[in-house]
Amino acid sequence: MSHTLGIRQAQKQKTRQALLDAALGLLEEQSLSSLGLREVTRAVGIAPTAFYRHFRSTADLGVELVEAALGSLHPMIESTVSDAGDSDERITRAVDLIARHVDAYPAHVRFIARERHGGVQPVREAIRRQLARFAEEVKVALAEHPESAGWSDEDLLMLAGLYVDQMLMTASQFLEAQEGGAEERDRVARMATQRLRLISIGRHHWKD
Amino acid sequence: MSHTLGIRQAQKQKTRQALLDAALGLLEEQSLSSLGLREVTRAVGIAPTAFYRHFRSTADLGVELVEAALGSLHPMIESTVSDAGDSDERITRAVDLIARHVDAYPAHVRFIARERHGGVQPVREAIRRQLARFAEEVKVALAEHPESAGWSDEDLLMLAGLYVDQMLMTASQFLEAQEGGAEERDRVARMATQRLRLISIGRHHWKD
DNA sequence: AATTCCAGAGAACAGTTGTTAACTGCATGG
DNA sequence: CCATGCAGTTAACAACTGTTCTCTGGAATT
Repeated sequence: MSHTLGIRQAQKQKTRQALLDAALGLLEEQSLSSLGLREVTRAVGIAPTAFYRHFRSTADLGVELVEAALGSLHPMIESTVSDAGDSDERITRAVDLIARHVDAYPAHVRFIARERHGGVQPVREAIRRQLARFAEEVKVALAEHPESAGWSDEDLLMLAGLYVDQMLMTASQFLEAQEGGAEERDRVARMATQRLRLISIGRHHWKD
Repeated sequence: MSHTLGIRQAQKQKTRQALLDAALGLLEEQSLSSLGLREVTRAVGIAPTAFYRHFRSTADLGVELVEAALGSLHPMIESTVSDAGDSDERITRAVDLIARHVDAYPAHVRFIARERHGGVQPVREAIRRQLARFAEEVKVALAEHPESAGWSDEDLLMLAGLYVDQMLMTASQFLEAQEGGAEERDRVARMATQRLRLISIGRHHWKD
C-alpha cells in the first residue's frame, strides 16, 4: 500500500535514524545541553555540515528523541492500567513490565529521566506535554474502573499523574540498579511494588 | 570563640563562594555537564587558572553544590515530618513550606532536580547519598509516630522514600509553575496536597 | 535524454575550551 | 624584619566548537 519511497528518501531517513541513535548513545554519559553537533556527526561518519540537512540544532534533535523515547513507552502504559485482574497481580505485572522495558530500552529511559528537568527548554516542554498526554489517557482508563465512582475529574487526574510519575521514578531506579547485582534490582522491584500497593490502598479508601 | 580566620583565608572563602554562586546562576539555563570552567571564572571576574585553587574540576564544584543545596533543604524536612498537629493541616503546612522554600532558593531546587539524573556521575552519586540520608531520617521520625505500629523497617523506608521523592517532585513542579500565574501555583499546591492525602490514607489502612 | 534537485563533502571562519608553566604581590609565621 | 606560602595573573598550547559558503555526484523529474 505504501509506495516504495525511493532510494533517495530512504537513504536520508537512514542517516537521520543513525544520527538519532548516535546521539542517544552519546547521551548516556552527558546531558543534551553539552552534546555537540560535530560529536554526533563524527560518531555517524558524516561531515558536520550534513547535520543541518536533518536538524536545525541539537535541541531540535532532542525534541525528536522525545517522540521516539516516549513513543516506545506509550504501549506499556496502556497495558499497565487498562488490563484487568486482581489488584496485587496487576501491580506486580506492572513492575515487571517496567523492568523489562528498562532492559529493552535503557537509553530511552535514561534520556527521558535526564532531560525531563534538563537544561534545554524546548525538550523539557516536549517531555512535559507528552507526559501530560499520558496522564490524561491514564485518567480516562481509571475513570472506567468501578473503584473510581464518585471521584472528581481533578482527583482522577491527580491519581493518574501520581501513577505516571511513579512509573518514571521506578524506571529510573531500575536503570541505576542495572549495574548493581540482581539483589539490588529485586530491592527496587519490592520497593516499587509496595509503593504501588500503598497508593492502591489509599485509592480504595479515598471516599471516606 | 572562633578565632578571626585571617584576611587571607577569608578572601579565599569569599571568591570560593562567589564561584559557587556564579555556577548556580549559570546552571539555570544549562546542565552541569556543559558548564565550562572559564565560563564560571569569567562571571566572577577572575582568571581561568585561579579556578584550580578552589576546585579540581567543574564536577568537583558540582559535588560541593550538592552539599549547599541539600543542606538548605535539610531543616525543612525535619519540620515537615516531625511536627505534630492534625493530619490534614500537617499536609497543607508541608506543601506551604515547600512552596516557600522554592521561592527562597529556586536555584538550589533547580540544581538538585536537574542533576539528580544529570550527566555527571559523581554529582548523581552525591545527591543519591544525601537523599538516602534524608529518607533514613524521615524513616526514624515516622517510626516514632503511633500510626507506624506493626510496620516493618523496610516498609517504613519505602514510605519515607515516597515522601522524599514526593517532596522533590512537588518542589520541581512549583519551580516550573513559578513563571506562570498564581492560579498555576494554586493548581500545583492542590495537586500536591491531594497526593499527600492519598498517601496518608494508604498509610493508615496499610495493616489491613 | 536533458534538467533540476538535494544529501553530503570540503574548506575556512572566529570563538571557545581545559590545562601547563612561570610570574607577582601580599598576608602570614618564624 | 625577613623568608615562606599561596591566591590570583599572564601567556601560550592544541584541540575543539557552530556556522557559512561553495562544490559534487547521483537520484528524481520532465
